[in-house]
Amino acid sequence: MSSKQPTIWDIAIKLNVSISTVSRALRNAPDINPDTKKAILDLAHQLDYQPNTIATSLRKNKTNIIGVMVPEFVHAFFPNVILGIQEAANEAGYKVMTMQSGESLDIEKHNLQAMISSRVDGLILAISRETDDYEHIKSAQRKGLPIVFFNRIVDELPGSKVMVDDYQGAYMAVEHLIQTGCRRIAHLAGPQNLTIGRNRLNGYLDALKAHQFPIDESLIMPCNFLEGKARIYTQQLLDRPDRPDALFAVNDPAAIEALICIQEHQLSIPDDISLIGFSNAPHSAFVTPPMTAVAQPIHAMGRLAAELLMRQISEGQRFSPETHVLQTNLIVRQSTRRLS
Amino acid sequence: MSSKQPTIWDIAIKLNVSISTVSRALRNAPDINPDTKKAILDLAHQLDYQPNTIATSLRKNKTNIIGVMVPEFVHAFFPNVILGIQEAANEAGYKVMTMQSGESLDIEKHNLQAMISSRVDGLILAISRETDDYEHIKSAQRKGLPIVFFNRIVDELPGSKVMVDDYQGAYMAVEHLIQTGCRRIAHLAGPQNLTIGRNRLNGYLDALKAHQFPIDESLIMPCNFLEGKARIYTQQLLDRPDRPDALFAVNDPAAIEALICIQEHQLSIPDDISLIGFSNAPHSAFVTPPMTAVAQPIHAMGRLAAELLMRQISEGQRFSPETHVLQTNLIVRQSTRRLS
DNA sequence: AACGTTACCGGAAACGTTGCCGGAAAAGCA
DNA sequence: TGCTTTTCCGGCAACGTTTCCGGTAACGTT
Repeated sequence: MSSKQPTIWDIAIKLNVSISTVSRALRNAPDINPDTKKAILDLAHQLDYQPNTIATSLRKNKTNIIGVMVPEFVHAFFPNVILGIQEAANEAGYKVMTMQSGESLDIEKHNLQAMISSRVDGLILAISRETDDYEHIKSAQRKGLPIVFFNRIVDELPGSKVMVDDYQGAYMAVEHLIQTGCRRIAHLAGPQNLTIGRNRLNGYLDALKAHQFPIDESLIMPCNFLEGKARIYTQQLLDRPDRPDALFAVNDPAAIEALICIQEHQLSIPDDISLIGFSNAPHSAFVTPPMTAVAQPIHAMGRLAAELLMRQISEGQRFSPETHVLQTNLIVRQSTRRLS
Repeated sequence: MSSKQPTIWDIAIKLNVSISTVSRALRNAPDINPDTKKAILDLAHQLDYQPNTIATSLRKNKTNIIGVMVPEFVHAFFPNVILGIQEAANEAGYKVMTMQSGESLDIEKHNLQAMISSRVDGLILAISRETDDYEHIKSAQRKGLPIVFFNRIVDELPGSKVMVDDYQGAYMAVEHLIQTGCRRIAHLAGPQNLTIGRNRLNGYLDALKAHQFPIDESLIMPCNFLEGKARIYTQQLLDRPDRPDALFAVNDPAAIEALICIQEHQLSIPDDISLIGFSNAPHSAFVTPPMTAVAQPIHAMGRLAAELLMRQISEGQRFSPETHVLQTNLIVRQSTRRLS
């Protein structure tokens, strides 16, 4: 900013009072004459005074900024979570600083440093796909940085966690496939170092077992959130003589890749192959055919994460981490067959 | 943050040098002995020292933060622009603080104040749908806040602008509809106070005129970026005896609403009605049928806006605002008929 | 009339940096 | 040897706030 903004000093000079008095007026403290207070507030308004939050942050050692770091920004899931975060944060007087790791551990480390350097009051974090070393995170926590994890959770890290019941969601999805007559159900799986990947796989496995279906390891494809992998593996599955009659995808991007691949093979959904996704976004409703999916309360996840973090910030040491597991529900659309 | 981070003070004490010296070492300035510099850097690394950017910002009167305010966050367009912004900004050592106006003028004003209070070095702004008074923006500019506008542009505001050639894009879209045999082309229009709305309408009108098509005012529906309006107006259009055989939508959300509405009426796209959108997102490819759309260089818009802003920040008064118009291109998919 | 209360206000330090200015020691030059 | 220059470093003010600690004047109480 080129021209200088007015400060409490300018106001003090003009009104012939001390800066202490101005400060008191501005954050309506006691010990001040209503008249002088009014004069100060009037002048402040007239000068369009905006407090310098940088100075306040330095003095109070609190920025009122919460950091958010997510792996990426292009698919609808994370922006929608951030929406919820921003809502809750803004209501409580916090601002939000967002960064992406780009699914890269190095960038994640670098961004974390930047966040600490910016003295964010706390951090909401979904770790990157390739993060398998947590020292940078632990180190930040040791310094006293409150962190709330969501979506991408690892058990060994302390801190509050917000997740959905991935196991239950996957179980429901696979059970629905079974009930609509599918016999060979493949899984486009996520990374196994993340609970999200493991739990969805386990839900898949247990649903099969519960219905006395054999487990075929070769139907479990390690897509691991890698772009393009789902397409390649779907291709492989479709080319097999014993090709599956259903696909359960670990998330929406994978499901959409599969969908495109299936359509390119001129196969019909759901008649030849049923497809079910774990929904990251409302727009799974708009593909063709509209996709059956496990829906997550995305917006609520964001709000909850922000609320947990802000509680931890204000309660400090008294706060003990909480893990919240939100429920999913199955939205049946037209990429799976009708219940007979 | 509960426990205190190490400061240059701690380092100075331990090494028995002054804070000035530490400061010099840390921002590798001249006038320092290589040995002492190394000792300082080593200790800094060992203590995991992170500079307090708050203090630096206060001292240097520069935050290295650029603010971004957009109307909303849920559709893919703005997140993708922000992606480009963040890329360019991070490369140049800037952090990004994002806010949404929620298409509300009041929130826009409030957020702008918060941005100024946070002393962002500059702002990238897409104004809200209902912003028809620009005093808050002008006032910020008068204070010396560099602002780059994108997507939602108004002529009367000074400052750099990044936009696409809306007129040309709309013209191409409508011409394509004409060439594929459509006779009655309706337009789901945007707000006329924004150039984006006006230019797309004008492109539509001029394309019709150029092909000697009559202008039917009743085919121009003022959806104005309002959620749900496109659906209602499409409904009205479809119920008319002289229903149109093509729809040109001002943006993707409107196009998708129209698409759903058309499908609910059991009409075929593109046989009964052609549909073409102004693309905000790659996922217009995934709807059914894949949508023909005017594509914008979304990512490049973000990068360009950020680069313009950063140039303005560093050049200060010497900088004179630039307006950049990026080209669109028509992506023909299956929501319009084949060229005969 | 002397004292204690209350109501209001100013001074000054502190938050963690940066950057100017000046000074001491070491090095170069005659 | 005596001088100037260079090299390196410390002191200190400043950025805009908040907050503690006192102080003054007016008021009320006996």
